[in-house]
Amino acid sequence: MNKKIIIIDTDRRSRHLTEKLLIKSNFKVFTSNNFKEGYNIVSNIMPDIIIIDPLYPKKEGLNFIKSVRDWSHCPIIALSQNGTERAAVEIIDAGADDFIRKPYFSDELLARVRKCIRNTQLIDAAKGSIQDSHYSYNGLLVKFDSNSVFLNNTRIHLTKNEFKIISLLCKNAGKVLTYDYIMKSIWGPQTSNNTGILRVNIANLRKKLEPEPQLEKYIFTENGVGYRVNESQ
Amino acid sequence: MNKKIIIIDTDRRSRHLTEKLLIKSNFKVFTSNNFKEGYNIVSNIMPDIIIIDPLYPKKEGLNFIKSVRDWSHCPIIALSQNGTERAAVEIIDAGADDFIRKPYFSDELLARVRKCIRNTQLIDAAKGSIQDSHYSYNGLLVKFDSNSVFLNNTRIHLTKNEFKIISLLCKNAGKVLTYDYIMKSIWGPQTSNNTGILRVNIANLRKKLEPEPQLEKYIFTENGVGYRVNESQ
DNA sequence: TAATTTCTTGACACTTTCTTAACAATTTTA
DNA sequence: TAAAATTGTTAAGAAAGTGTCAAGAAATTA
Repeated sequence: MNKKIIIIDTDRRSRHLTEKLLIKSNFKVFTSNNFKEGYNIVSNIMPDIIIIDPLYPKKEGLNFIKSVRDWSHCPIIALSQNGTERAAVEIIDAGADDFIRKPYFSDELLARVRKCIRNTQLIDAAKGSIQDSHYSYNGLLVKFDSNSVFLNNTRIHLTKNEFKIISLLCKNAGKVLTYDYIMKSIWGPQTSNNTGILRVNIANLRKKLEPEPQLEKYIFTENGVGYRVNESQ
Repeated sequence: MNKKIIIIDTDRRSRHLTEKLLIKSNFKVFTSNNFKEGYNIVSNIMPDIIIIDPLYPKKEGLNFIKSVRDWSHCPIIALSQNGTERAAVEIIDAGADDFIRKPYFSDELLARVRKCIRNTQLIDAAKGSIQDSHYSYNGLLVKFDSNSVFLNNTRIHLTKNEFKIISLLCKNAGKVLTYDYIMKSIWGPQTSNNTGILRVNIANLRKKLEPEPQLEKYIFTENGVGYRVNESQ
């Protein structure tokens, strides 16, 4: 599975240059020319790396980095023409993993990207989460990579958020995930603490996955705490 | 506790410059002017960060990095005057976490050091999170982080407060926790001193965990004092 | 642009949990 | 041993939490 990278850069030429380089290196590349859209894409696709020019306008770029850092450890590489010491310090302290001055060397950028991937793998290994590619329990099969869910070998259509929620639960099978944790993971860190929308999503998931009441249960409610699925078989 | 940094650089002036900077920033600094000695120091003191100029002689510096990487994830920051793309790629691919060109900006170096420390902490946290700490005694298993309780491998459903109480007892296994202490821990410091509600909760817990009277006891009453569980096995 | 799907919100019914009080059982004290 | 204090048990109403539905907003697709 190719790694997903998103490039967020207001400068069209620079964006395209980086995009070409990464496509040639077999990454699945997404791009955006503004922070707001970029943030939305990030929270949707959960990229493996973020490459961003946080310069124009700088303040917003720094805020972007901080916002992402609130809820994700996804590596962030900052590119910028403003090579001042001050800029570098601000960007790195905001939470970026690396800061590279423009114009950059192609191969060096790629090496630094590789380094970030190494790092992520290190963290995953430390977690012990030899990230399974799928979850399976009594007829329910969730394939994380291909965004697909099967019930007794029949494909079930889930909406984007439904899939995110079931994936999150399945990736933490056996653990009770708190409402707050789920909410923040799906809707970002500054979501309201009204769990109504989560309840609706769980209800819809259950309708799709547990059509016959009392037949098979996949999603369990731990009252006052959160939701849970059984460990994968 | 101050972080330990080792600086390995054959160039005396450069070494001293970096040393001064880091001492001023409250690191515990070690230095060496050659890779062999540096390697010995590293394996002895287990520094938190390694700063190295792998340039002279280049090949050896790369080997140093690779050797350390064989057995340690200690962050390595490479400094060098040879700012070529080729050098950068070789150094980073050898296993360095960062590559900074000389002459460097002091504050930027410090920011990158901070970033490395953040990273280490992240990995440590990940390592810790997998060790879902738990209490286990004669068939009773309490997993603190995943909000789960098992009795002879069967999941037992507890309410939020029941789980809080049993967790508190298990985290202090062997010790008698006073009624007052438990009350304040669960219901906050300004709760009434009527222990009725605690007694009800303990009774409910016992019903769930000790269904057969006289069969197995988990929660012990120390009359006049409080409750206790046996030490974890 | 219209049609369709998905998202989000609020209202409300239903379920679970919390809390209190009364009383029974046990332990401690005198 | 009897009285007093402490602890355990039960039941019921109150409070809080959860599931469900429907309608409009927003996003996506045709």
